[in-house]
Amino acid sequence: MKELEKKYDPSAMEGRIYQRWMKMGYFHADEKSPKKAFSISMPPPNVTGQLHMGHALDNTLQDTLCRYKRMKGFEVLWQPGTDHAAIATEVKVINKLKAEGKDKNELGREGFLKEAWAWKEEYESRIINQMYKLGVSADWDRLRFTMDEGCSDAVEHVFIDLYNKGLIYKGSRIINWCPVCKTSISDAEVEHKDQDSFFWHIIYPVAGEPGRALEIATTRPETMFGDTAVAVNPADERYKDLIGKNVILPLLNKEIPVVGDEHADMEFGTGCVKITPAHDPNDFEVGKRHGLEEICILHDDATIDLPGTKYDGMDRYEARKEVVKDLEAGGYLVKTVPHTHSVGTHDRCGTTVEPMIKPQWFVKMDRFAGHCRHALESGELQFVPENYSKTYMNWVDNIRDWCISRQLWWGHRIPAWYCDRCGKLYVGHEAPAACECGCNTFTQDEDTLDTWFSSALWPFSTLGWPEKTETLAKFYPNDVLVTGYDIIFFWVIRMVFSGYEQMGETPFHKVLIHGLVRDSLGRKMSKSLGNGIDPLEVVEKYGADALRAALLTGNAPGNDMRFYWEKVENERNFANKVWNATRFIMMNVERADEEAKAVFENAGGEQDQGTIPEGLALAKEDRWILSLYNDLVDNVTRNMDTFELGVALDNITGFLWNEFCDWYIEMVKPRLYGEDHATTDAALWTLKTVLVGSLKMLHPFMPFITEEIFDNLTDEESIMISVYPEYSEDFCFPEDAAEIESIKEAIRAIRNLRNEMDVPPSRKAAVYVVSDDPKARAAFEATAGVFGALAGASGLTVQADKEGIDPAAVSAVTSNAALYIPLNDLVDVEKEKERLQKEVKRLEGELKRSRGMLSNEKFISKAPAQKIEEERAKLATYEEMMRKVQAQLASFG
RNA sequence: GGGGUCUUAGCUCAGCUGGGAGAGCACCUGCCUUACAAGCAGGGGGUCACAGGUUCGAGCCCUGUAGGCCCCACCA
Repeated sequence: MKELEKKYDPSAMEGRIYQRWMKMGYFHADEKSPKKAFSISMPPPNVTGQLHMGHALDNTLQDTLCRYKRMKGFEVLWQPGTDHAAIATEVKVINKLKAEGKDKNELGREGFLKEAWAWKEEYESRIINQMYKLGVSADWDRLRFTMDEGCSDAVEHVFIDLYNKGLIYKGSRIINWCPVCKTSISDAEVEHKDQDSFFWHIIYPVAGEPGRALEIATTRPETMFGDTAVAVNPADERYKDLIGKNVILPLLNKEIPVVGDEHADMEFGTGCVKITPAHDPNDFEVGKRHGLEEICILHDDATIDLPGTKYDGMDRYEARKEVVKDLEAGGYLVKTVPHTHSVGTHDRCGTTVEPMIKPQWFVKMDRFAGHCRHALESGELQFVPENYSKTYMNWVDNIRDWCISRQLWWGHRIPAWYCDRCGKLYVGHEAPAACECGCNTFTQDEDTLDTWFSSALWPFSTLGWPEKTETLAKFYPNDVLVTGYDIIFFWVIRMVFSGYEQMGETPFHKVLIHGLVRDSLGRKMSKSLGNGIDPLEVVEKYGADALRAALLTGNAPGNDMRFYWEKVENERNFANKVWNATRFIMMNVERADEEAKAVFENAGGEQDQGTIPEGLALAKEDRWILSLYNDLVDNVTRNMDTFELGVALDNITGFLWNEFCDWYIEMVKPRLYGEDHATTDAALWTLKTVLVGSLKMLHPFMPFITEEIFDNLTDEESIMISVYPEYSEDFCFPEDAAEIESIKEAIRAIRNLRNEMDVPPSRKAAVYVVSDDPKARAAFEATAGVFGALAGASGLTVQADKEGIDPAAVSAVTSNAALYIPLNDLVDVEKEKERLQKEVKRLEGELKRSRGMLSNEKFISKAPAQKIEEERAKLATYEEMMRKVQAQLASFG
């Protein structure tokens, strides 16, 4: 056995331990292993920056599950990787280039991609290094990147497959356009935000009917140049006669038709709507219904495209002001009404998106929505907590076709080819040898795919698909996906339908949802607020173990949590506690005799886990702590299996700190320090057995400190590959457990009494225990030795009645005994009476409650017999306690 | 407009299938007791948002009310 450093210093050990795990290959998953598989795909972090607290939480959850499953005997694959994050990365690289005085377009596609790859290399290694620091036990040998060869191959494969099935199509439809990023984006990437603006009421004169005009209300006057109709509701008596006639578009003096369409809401505004098919999704639909012309009046950067007019080249907002001014000057503006409405913004850059008609690639969603529905309904996919399946279904039910093409360079280029002569489209890994028209040169589609197109394939593209690899067979589908609720739509749904479409089954069975890590004020951590906390800063100050535990403790699945330094500090203190408890044990082994040392040596060993060595004479408190430990194994295992990691950790912490350290170690001290070494071996054996088992359960949460201690305490190779504890019948001692709980109750009563009577800790006092229950007396006698250190007793006298005890002694009553402490010089009779009165009052309350229940006929007739029995037993105890307190009170006169 | 979720001790949160309200921090009192002051012992503090209902019994189940948060949605 080695020696533990005096001081717990996480920074001194964590790096060293992680290196050893790596060297030993413990993280590696073997696809040939006969063991049952357990697999998780890591949500690939974007290569745009560094890890934040959300990543720390996400990875801690996964790491904890993986470590647990490994110890439980599974062949665990935790598949790591990173994501190319198309738009986010492209924007960052562009900005970096700008700072260096370079320009994306000057560099050209190839030159730009070179820069982007360099960026990726730098940030990926940075991110992975951060994960090392957190203790992430992913299989780094299998590290993947969404744009590496294999993943790219999978992407092309799926694109071509879906195209051939008719599930991908190219079309000119109205899409969301970001004028800053200059690319289309999907509906999911549009974030709606309320904005204060105005309703401009504008007059469109009716052609050929002087004096008559339609008043329309719009929030976007500048788009009127693209108006190709005005719509009224066909049932609207006010305007129905105008349907089919023309109105004059102000400023342009152009005639456009009045159409009847349900889209016009009679109740809303004036009931007349200007129709701009090229710049509004609703109008686009109206236009389709009525065969209207689509006039695009915006450039890609959202400046006005109206050659020959003064508006040409103006920014959209500048143009808006100008248009309003001109309408007013021309007498067309009726009024301007303040109005709040929601506008779509690009979630990456915040720019107000512009609906535009562009030729883009789309994925049809009807069939895939069916896959998603089936996954849930069949039970093949389950959310934890379950209520997130509603969020999921909410998305599935409202899903629309997915725009997957992006006008970016950083990403998977669409495998589509156009004949240079006739323009015919071919989809395939490569351009065909020759076109039908005889031409043999082709140009590849310039666009790349939405980032989420590749992430959607992550659970199988990382396992070698489309090849039928052993890895794929062993580890697909994944068992669990761990992710935040904020990307259920972006990612989870898309993985689900991709899994069913390509693999024929769900990509994972359980989705463990976690919330956001907020700051101490409950705000989202963000760069703009500057309130983010770097996980590595926490690791440096308090250690990865403390950070991990702080992120998991007291948090239920799916709930947001707040980050507090105090929480981390508390976990570090806990680690320190465990550290010192170990030091205590090791110090006492040193001074033990050879025989005890030998017993200790073998305690908690792999072979003997859950058994007690023959001939070992366990004391009552040993059996008590073994019982509690055994229950702990049961509880923790159940909570781990149901993903209640926070509860499991609380169970372990509570046990180690409040029972093992605060009670058991204190109880056992006399046996270790004392002259009588007869029971030292049993004490040492129990200490080690319980500690080692608890450390194993703690290891998934706090991997470093548990490994360090385990390494010093045992001869085994590593706690990471040790066997997880199991509930053992041999450790069941319910009677001893109950007896020690009574002893604890008595000790607490004495401590409380001494405190209330202001007895200084330095003053020891004799304690008399009176009980008419022989078994209780036996228990007190058996544990008499612990009352000195734990209750400041100078001696413990156990007897059946009050015979010989100073009548003026202060007293306390427990559920199975009365305790007396003669403190003649210190006793203040009035104070003592007051104290006893208080106790009487408390017991009166209990008696009232208990008697009330038991006198309720309905309770007696309907409640389970066991509950009734329990209640009767309680009543009896309280009655007995009351008698004793009353008697004591009476003795004071 | 639709959907979700929350309201428990001064603060942040647990509370599993309904059976006597918990933790951490903070606060008060006393302790440097030879594992640990990053500690030990003791203590105060809650009509579980409100109103009904189901039940022998409700923090937990049902309905409604008030307030908070989140997501979705094409209100021109």
